[in-house]
Amino acid sequence: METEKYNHKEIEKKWQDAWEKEGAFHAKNEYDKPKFYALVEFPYPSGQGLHVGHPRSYTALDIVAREKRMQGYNVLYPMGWDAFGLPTENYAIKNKIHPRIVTEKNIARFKNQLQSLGISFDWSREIDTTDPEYYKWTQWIFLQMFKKGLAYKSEATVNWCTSCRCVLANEEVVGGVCERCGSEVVQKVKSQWMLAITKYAQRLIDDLEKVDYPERVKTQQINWIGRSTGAEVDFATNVNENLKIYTTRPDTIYGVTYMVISPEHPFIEKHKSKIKNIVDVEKYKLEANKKSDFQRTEMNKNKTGIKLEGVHAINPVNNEEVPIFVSDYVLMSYGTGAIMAVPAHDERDKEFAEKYCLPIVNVIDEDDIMINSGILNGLKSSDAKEKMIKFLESEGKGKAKVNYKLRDWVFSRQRYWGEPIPIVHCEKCGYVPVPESELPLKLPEIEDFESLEGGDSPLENITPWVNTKCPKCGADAKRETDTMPQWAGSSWYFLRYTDPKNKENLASNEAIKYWMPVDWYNGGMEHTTLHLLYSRFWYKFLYDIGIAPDVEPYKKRTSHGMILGENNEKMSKSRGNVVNPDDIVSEYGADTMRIYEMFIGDFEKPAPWNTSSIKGSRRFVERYFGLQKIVDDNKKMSSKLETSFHKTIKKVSEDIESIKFNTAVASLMSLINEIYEQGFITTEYLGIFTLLLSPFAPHVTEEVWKNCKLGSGFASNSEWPKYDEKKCKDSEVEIALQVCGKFRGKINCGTGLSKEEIFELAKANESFSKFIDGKEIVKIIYVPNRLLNAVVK
RNA sequence: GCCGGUGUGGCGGAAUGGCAGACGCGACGGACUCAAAAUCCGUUGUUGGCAACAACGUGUGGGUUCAAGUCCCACCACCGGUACCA
Repeated sequence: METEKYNHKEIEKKWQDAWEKEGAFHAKNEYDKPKFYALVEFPYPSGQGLHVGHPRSYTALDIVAREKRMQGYNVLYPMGWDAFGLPTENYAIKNKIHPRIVTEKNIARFKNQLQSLGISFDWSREIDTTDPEYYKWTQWIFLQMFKKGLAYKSEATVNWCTSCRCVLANEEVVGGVCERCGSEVVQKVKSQWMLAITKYAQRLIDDLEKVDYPERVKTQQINWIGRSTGAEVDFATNVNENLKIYTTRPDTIYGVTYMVISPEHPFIEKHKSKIKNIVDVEKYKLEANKKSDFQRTEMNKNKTGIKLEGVHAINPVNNEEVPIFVSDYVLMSYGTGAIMAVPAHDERDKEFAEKYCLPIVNVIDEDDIMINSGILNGLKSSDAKEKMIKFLESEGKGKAKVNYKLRDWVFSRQRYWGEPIPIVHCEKCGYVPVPESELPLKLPEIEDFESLEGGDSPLENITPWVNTKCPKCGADAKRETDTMPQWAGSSWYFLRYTDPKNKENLASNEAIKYWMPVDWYNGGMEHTTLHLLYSRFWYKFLYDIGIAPDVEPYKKRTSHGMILGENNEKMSKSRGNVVNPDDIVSEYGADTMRIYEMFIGDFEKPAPWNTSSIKGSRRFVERYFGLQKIVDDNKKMSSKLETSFHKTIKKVSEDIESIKFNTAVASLMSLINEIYEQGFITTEYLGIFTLLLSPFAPHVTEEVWKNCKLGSGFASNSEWPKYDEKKCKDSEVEIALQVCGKFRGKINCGTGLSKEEIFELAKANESFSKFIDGKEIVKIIYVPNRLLNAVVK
């Protein structure tokens, strides 16, 4: 009987309680020890409870944290709650319960579920973004940004979710619909708080060189920031105002045959008396405004526009007259809202020119050489770009310019369940920060959480809270009623873990200096342009004001793949393929669940769930538990098995470091197979196996550790096994024999034999020799300890 | 369209240019059992053959190499990101 049933419910609970009682996983404030800060994205405690996807990430970094702890590091592996947010608020509105109550309930459930998995979180450092003692510091950081001019209020066209009745950041609009609820997003002009993330655009690109992120994450961020280089050029007009355009291709300026301005461009309003067809133009403007972003993209192939009659521009390099069009294919929000159109070398301009029968002038030939281009003729287009910028600069008609697609971050939400923005609006003094001594500015207790009909925050109706005095001049004033977006609290939470109870500061200098940066941060790809970008931005700001010790918060970032349903589709209620982790833990145990999720496939790639495969992981755990029955210290372990042990220690250690948890588990499975082949194990080696398995299956290993008296204290806090490089080498090797690259048999022999010696042995092997007999040997290739290949004619 | 990624048995997946399919699931055969489950032993890429063995085989088509899943060129399919960003 090789497997051994064990009562996972009893064993797992027992050790979870024991660890918690002893504070086995508490990070120590001993700042002279080597530290390791492992971090996973803290969850939003939704009403659905934990998803099987959560433990994939948490277990992976738990393994890392546990291994580092066993290697002697002072490890910080914390957990908390990103608890502000819409679903809770919507649930609260629907069921007339305060969102705080809902949040508390959800947190309790999540915490329970996480604890049942045996993750070695330091629960003494638990944080909650909705706790006033926490959001005090979110508000404080906002005020520092306000003081540095990075938080500002602005009348802006914003994305408006028709269902959430709330503005969205660009990053929250996915394919023209709301990221959260999937409803239509329209454009609306509203006065909003903004954060000037664009001021950090270049640094957010440049500093990616300093961090160890997956390449795909770096590229995705770089693409999102969207840097482009070109020039701004002034085109004179017949109405006495220059039209400033942005182009990445100043080399093609001789090919300009018309210009386009966006429907929102102020030029129209300013010169409407000169525009002969102003009635039609305004009609076009109106139609363009009505379109949502979604509609604009849908119709993106079919360009529309209208010519401004009576006005024209002058090409600054050849003084030709250029007609001006209005079209919604030019966006007011990028560049200058106006372009020079070069239909010969731009797809969109070409499409428009063809539709409106505008001339197309070629200025670059097939060999990439400039033609019809005055001073640029004969140059390569890349050189022409440089030359034209210099020329325009010397003439005072333009200058080099860098642009970014990244927009400033819309930071206002018209909802209740978020951090109140700590600003007072005074008629006389304008926007005045709430004094830091009055933080946290708490959410008032209210009963109706629904946003107002016009889209204003429900806080608007709480007159006693809204009406206040100006902190500066004492006059009657009103509080800001917008709250912060969900991304606020998560933009700095990793700092709070370093010193979560601090009342004077967001965390002490010593704690921040010791623990930061996060050594290993794992999270989802979906946060690449949201949380990951936002938090890098905040950290850079905190560096600028002397709080963060360096410019990047996360040294190493990895991304887990999603766990899909059995049908290979994303798990969702509507698809009916959701697996509840509670059921798995209850039936198979946390250790099995953990091993299964690590073994399921490449950690970074998506993997479909398969309930019948879990049995294999459970069998493995039982086979491990059964080792207790075959302990025999009167026998000696074979040297082959000893070698396998050393190899496995090496492999598991390296695989954890390189995120290959699946092959780490596979190598432990192979090792246990070898142990059963031998038929017994010594106490010493059972100890080694137990320690190697401990990060993956912490409960059952703790139980065996104690049952077999493998060592003192917890296995979880014992020393990680070391391997001997010399003992990783087999004494006998198997060498593959090939003739002309085709496999023709194999031989076993000792290591370190020469090519000639191996060849002699090979010739004695019939299945090999029959392919070389009577043939001329051209070449012998020998790869030491692996393969011998005879090339014959 | 552009930018990433991925294509390997019935399935999840392994393979520093060096024996393709480790490890696991499933399936099949056997042992144990009155029987079943569990467990243990064996087989399991395809084709041909009683067999030893042979041929074929990592999305497709070429190429480099003694040797290609792995490197190069061209293409196809799927997934993710992004999209009138001038």
